Amino acid sequence: MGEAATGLVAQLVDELERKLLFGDIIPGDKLPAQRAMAQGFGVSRATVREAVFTLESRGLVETFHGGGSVCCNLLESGYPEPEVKEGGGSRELQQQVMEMREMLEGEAAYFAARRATPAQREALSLEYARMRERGSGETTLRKAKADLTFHMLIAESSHHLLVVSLSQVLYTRYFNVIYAVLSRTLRKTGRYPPGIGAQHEEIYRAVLAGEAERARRAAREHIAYTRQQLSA
Amino acid sequence: MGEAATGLVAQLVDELERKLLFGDIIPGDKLPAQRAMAQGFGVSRATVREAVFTLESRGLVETFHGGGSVCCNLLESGYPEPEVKEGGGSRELQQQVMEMREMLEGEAAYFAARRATPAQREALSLEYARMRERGSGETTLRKAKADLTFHMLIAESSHHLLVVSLSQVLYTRYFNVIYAVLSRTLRKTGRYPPGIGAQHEEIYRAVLAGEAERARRAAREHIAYTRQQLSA
DNA sequence: CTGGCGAAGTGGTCTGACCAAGCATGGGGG
DNA sequence: CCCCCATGCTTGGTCAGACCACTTCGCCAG
Repeated sequence: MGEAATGLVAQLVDELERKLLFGDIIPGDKLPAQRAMAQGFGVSRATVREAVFTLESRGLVETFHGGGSVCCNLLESGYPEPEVKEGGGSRELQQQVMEMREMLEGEAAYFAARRATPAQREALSLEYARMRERGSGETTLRKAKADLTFHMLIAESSHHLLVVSLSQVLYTRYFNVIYAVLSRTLRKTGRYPPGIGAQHEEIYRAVLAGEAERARRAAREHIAYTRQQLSA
Repeated sequence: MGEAATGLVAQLVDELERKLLFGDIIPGDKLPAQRAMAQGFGVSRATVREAVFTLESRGLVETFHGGGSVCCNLLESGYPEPEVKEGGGSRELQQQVMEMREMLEGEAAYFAARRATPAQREALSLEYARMRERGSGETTLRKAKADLTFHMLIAESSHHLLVVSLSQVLYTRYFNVIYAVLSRTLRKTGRYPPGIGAQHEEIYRAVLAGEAERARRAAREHIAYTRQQLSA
């Protein structure tokens, strides 16, 4: 391992991560006690704690007060109940991400309505039809992904490098935040919010009709609606 | 913050995250020293360290040994490197940057009108007065910088981490483009466009008056006007 | 067998100290 | 006059030991 990890914590993290990934410690197993690890590795407990915390923030382990740290099952996360605490960020961040989406998707729709190529219009139609077809019977995760695919298609149709760039950054880097918002809404209302379908249709129609202002308004309203569910 | 965070670290994290997202600390700013925070919050430095580390693992801050912790720009990486030479890029890029500004500064003004602190309102007044005072007799470069300073002040007053992040990226990375637009306008009309002053005043007044919708409209119109000069 | 209780073990936090790396300042050399 | 670097202050990194809060588990009384 040619690693030249700088810092004791980083070295410890590498060491433990290897053990975890290599299966010396399998999901459900408990990690050694912090005091034991400190002595074993010849470092202070504070260092061990930071290392364990790093692993926790990466989702590799879970720590219980008085109960030790346990290796996680990596596939269990992302299940229907993602337990928003780590995955979704603070309420405030969720709010800000949605505000950003509101402005961004409004502009994306605006430009898409004016500049989408025939091929892009067709792709959008296809995606919209597919989205509409399956409707329910999908996991929240798949719904969120389908939703972002739809909006990303519109962003791409804007033929606006900066809009596309920002969309990519937002949709990938903050996917878990967006997902958490949708997930939270679903858990509260019990089902897919009734307005969403109609809103998607309105955006879709406006873009295809080439009515830019209407598309912008529709897109903004769509996000505003979702955002509103959040604060309610 | 109606949070019922369990654990001192979690409380501290919430507190700091709030400050970051709300813009009390904007990208590029340094966080207080760990010792200072420990004293300020009445906790030990170990607790502060864990909290800072949490923020770091969420990508909100970056920590440097001996150099403090700084608030990150959430959108910096992942954005295209423009490689804009002195010329100011293609007409198309100029157009797109200005379109981005139109959307961004509209939202920035909107939020600034609602959330600017008294200190920020005063700073904005000062900057506006200074801007107005010198008027002519400045180089184009200084004018462009003053213009961006004015708009950056508004962005900072939005207390919106994502808006600030995007503004920073746009204003620094695409400064040459923005400069080229202004430069081109000046060369064509021979002087500072007549509408600009009044537009700045309108934005300024709307923000200070706390009229969010009006501020958004004014900011959008301002950029739209400049953009129009471009294509004419 | 059951229920409660307490000891032992674990993570959470505090304190204070020292080490290491950045940074500002000022003096010396060019 | 300017540039460079030595040095001291500031900042984060690590350490050691202590105490508190929570969980676990086994012992003992009922």
